[in-house]
Amino acid sequence: MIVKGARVLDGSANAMMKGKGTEDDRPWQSYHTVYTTAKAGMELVDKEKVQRVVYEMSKGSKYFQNEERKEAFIKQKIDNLRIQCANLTQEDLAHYQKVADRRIVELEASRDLSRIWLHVDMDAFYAAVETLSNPTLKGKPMAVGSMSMLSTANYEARKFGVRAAMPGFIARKLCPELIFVPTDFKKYTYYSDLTRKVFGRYDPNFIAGSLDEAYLDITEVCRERNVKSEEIAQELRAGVYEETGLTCSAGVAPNRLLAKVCSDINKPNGQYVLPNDRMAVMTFVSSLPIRKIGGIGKVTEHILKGVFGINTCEQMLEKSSYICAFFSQSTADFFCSVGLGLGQTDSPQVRFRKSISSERTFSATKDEVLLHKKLEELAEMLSADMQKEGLSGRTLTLKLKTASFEVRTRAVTLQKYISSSEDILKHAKKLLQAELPISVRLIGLRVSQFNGDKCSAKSDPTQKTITNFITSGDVNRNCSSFPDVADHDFVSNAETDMSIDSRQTGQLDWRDPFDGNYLSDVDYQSCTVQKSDGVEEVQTSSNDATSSHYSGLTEVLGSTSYLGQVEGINVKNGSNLLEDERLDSCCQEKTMLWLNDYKCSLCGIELPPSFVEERLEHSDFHLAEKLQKEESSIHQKSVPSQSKGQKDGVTRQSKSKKQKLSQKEGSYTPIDYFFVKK
DNA sequence: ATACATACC
DNA sequence: CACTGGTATGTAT
Repeated sequence: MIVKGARVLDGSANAMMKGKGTEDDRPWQSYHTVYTTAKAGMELVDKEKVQRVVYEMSKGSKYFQNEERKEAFIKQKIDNLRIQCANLTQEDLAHYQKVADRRIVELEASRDLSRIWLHVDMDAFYAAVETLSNPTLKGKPMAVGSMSMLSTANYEARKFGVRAAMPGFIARKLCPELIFVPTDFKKYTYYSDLTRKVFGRYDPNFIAGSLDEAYLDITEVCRERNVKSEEIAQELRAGVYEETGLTCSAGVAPNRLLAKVCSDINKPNGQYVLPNDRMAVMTFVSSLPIRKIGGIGKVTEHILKGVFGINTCEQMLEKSSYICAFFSQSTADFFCSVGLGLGQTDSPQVRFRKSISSERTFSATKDEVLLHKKLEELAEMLSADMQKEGLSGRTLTLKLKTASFEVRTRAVTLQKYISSSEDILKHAKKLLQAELPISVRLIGLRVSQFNGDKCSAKSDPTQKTITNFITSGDVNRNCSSFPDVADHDFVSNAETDMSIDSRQTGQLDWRDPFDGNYLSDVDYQSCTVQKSDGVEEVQTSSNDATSSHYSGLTEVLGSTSYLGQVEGINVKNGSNLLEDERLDSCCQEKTMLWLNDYKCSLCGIELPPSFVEERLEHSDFHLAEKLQKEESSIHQKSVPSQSKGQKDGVTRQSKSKKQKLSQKEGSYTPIDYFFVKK
């Protein structure tokens, strides 16, 4: 099942060389945008021509230059990873092979074929709705959106290569006859509600994604009525058409991740059923391109293909040793589960919105009066949206996109919760002020850390998950259940308020319940529960806060700490567990640093024994970190004003050190590990 | 906690 | 002329 070793690299190397040769002759081939990937209804499109037009229209623009910059980073990342790949010894590979095989067995054991999931996706939704209200559009190429951006295009337009997320002016070049229709969310929401009434007949707890898609657990309907899933899908689609006059496509599969893939197969106005059978699933994923999987986008596809030669889901398993060597456990778990065709099967708990934001693009300016005005308008829009939902939060994030398309975010977390436009503006101004002078083309404001968000332990579903996990000790179940729903609601309207609260949807994700997030939640909880003066301390006194509601935080942390050493969870968890004693002893005895020959006992990072220099540097890093901590704790409290300078100095040193490490080391988690910042 | 990046529609 | 907007989440510091 598992392919070992060096062959892999040879293959990719050849592919790379070939790609390079053609690049000079046909430069457009290297310019990849999200909308040049084929979508349903675009099979007959002359992709070469589309790419050329897109390239010609973009070439030289500020946007294009920024894309080139990003592409260059990714290329470098890939190159570095390939070098690291080549540096792995046979012993390293054997080790990671074992790790991978064990994970795959565990993931396989978690497979659940008992549920039947249906994913329903409206066909060219916005465009179809607009055609309903204006039938003269029927049969003509048409797109919803503006000259700067399209939301969707109908199938006639797609024949020309016109696609959602494509700028309108490029679309017009591809299809001069293209009719532009402005977006009208009220209309889409109205029709969306009609479709959801139909969905509710089959699963009252269906998960609404955006306006045009939903996940239904049809296990019960199939059983109660003794009908095949195929017939349910057929009937549901007919029902939607009856109620709305709109067509949709459906996918049926044992889990949500696969159901989503399936709904795309016979689009438009079609359906595909993948039976609840292990062999059927394995066959299905064996040839499935990884890009079809929700959560694997342009960048991840490039990396997996460029570094490991992975194109299909099956190859995720074939290259699992490399995957386990180079990615965090949660990421590796996700990739491996993709190879196994696993996905979420549970009926999701209720989740709440975590942030609310508002942003606007305008012609780039550095006029501070103008920028201030934009900021004021945003603060008012955001505040209005927040009042509508009764939200207030304590973290405010300012987002800026410079004239050169570089994105910056600046955030503050406040003592008190804010929601008024005055409060928002007051703090937003300060954030903006610090960035001036600057020429920007977009400003955005986001508020998060809501009042009553994570504070109330009872209503927090993740809390329950952790508790269940700890008490049951069931590792597999938790590790293998990935939220696979793409959640997006690019509407900010009142109509969907209910659905925001009731829908589930995690997003992509290669995250499992016990990587950093969950622990952060616990930590955070202990902080906020007892925050009274805004002085938040993470410490053992948090027991007081948690013991009241359940068995106690120490138990959670204790268990985690155990797992942290045994399983190596991830760097972040490991560093949470840092203790000076351990640090001391480990720095004194470097031989003790590497557990099992691979794992750093301090942070959990894995580094093969053959990476001698890297290991030394890694030890130095911990030493530097320790020194930095000591420095800042000495200076911070006694002389606050000086401590900042001191701390900055130390931070900078340590940062450059880490960057150096980043380029050479890189055994473990990060996709971005070799990402060299300028 | 903050910054940045990726992903989804 | 000219490349969105809203939300979630992963990774690193």
